[in-house]
Amino acid sequence: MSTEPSTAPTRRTELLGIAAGLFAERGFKNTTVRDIAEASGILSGSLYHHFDSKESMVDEILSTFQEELFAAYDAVLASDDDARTKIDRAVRLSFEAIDQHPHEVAIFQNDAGYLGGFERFGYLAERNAQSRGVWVALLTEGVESGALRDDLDIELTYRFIRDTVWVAVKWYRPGGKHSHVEIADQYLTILLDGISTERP
Amino acid sequence: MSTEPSTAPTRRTELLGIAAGLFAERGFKNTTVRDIAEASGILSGSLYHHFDSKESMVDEILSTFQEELFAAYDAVLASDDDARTKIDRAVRLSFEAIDQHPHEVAIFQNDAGYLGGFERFGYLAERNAQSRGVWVALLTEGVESGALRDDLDIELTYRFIRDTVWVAVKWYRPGGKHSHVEIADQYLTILLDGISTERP
DNA sequence: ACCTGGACCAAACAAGTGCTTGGTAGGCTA
DNA sequence: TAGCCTACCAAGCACTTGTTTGGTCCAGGT
Repeated sequence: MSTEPSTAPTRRTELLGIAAGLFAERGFKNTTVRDIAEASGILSGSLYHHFDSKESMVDEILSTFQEELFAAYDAVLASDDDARTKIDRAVRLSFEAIDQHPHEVAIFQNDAGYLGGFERFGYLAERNAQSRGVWVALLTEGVESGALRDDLDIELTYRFIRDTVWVAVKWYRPGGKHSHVEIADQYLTILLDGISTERP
Repeated sequence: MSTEPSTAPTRRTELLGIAAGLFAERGFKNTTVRDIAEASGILSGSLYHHFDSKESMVDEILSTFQEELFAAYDAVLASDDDARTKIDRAVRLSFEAIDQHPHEVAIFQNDAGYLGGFERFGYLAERNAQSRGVWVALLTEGVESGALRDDLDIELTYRFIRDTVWVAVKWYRPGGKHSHVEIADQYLTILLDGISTERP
């Protein structure tokens, strides 16, 4: 007995945080291990005392975050709220994730394509499919329950929602003009009821 | 007199097209001059017979495209259509640009942040501001004319539209399941009237 | 006093990067 | 035939990249 190994803010996690910030800002490929080391006040070689490789750093950053995120999605999906409420919750959940984990979201958004090319990051594609599954289920439930229009193309609608929500990480700044709750409010208003004053 | 220098499909333009495809697929930084050369069937050094640098290639690709695109936006803005029609046209225009210049849009979408750091690409930020100006003008006109709800946050609405429209380049494939016209139809329906069956 | 383990340094390596140089083959024109 | 121009090759340079190696410093336990 001695150190509880779980929540200790170790040097390792500290370095991971610094790396996440740089990866998010400049992109994975465009961030060098020397950049990370300099931002941490050490030399590049010293990073390899903590991590196997640059890849393993992003790996740990992304997989940890995704685990948390998808647990939250699953909770929404499994709840007994009505369809409209579930969609509401899922949207708010996403903007909240951007608020609380902007670096992780940005990395996934910007570098998933590149990283997905490596075997090691195969889970990124799986998570993408999982996300699609959640949204398609929610939207289908919405249409079948009569809450959503039946002339919607579910696949396209899913893509529109996903794009709008996650790309917000590129301009949203925690502590900025709009809170993530206000942003979610506005988007849900537009998504559900449109920007027009009258329906055709 | 001899060759008309304008529309001739020179080797130079051919190489630019190949480079654009690679930049769009892998990102600017992640595409090497040797990649471009190999895809063109020549050696990397030979590229420098046609271009000053790798940077000047993207420069030419992006600036040419943007000139064309913003001329089209200006035409919409200057027309005497009503606000709703202008927004309709601007959205369709954007999806059409994705259809006809997917590489250029993808490069701008993925690498504008990185490239914007160089003086040479200062016009990218200017173009961004210009785009914002167009959309804010259209939305403001829409609200003032009574065509759009007056509880909209213009700035947020602009961002939502911009994000949804341009990020579509990541999944849209010319000749795929949905034409760019169908996609524009669906998005305009959702944007203007929402996905819900009933207004609150 | 000894030693163990964590955190780091100093220096280098091989591979890859954008780009330069000097040259060549072949078509076109004068 | 001579000259020129376009398009390219072959080889290399200077630099950056991720990573490795062997060593140092030092706090904490025994």
